[in-house]
Amino acid sequence: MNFWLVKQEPSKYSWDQFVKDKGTYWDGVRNYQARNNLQKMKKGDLLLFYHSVIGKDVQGVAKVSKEFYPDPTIDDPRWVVVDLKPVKAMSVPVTLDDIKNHPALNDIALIKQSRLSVMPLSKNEFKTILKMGQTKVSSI
DNA sequence: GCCAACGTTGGC
DNA sequence: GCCAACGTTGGC
Repeated sequence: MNFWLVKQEPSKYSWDQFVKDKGTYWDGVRNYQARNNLQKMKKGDLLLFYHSVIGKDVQGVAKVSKEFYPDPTIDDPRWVVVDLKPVKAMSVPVTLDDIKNHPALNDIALIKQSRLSVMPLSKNEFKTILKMGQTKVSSI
């Protein structure tokens, strides 16, 4: 299993909306590195849902429910989406400051590449953030 | 709201 | 193929 972090501005698509929708296709990625990460996602992989700009915190855990396919919102075969479903909300949102201040998360892509919107996490990074959020996920 | 960082575009 | 110009992202 692989672990990922996806970013979204809550004013565009929030975690609450995602939960209300019971899932979505993750569209709008227009960056090759982020696109490549989408293509590497396997069904069942777990993701952290991060709010950028407003809040700047990890809101919850999602999973990949369908692997990549062409982005239905654009007529351009270069771009793809995956389907995501909510797993559970964080008991406590984990803020960017929390992440920056945690020694085990010094090398996280969220800090190193602040503009990347879809990034891989190591299992350890994923578990560390879950623990900080006082949240448990049964499948890991 | 500003601006640094960074990705993309297009002229040469 | 280089690089200046430009647009976007996202932290502050």
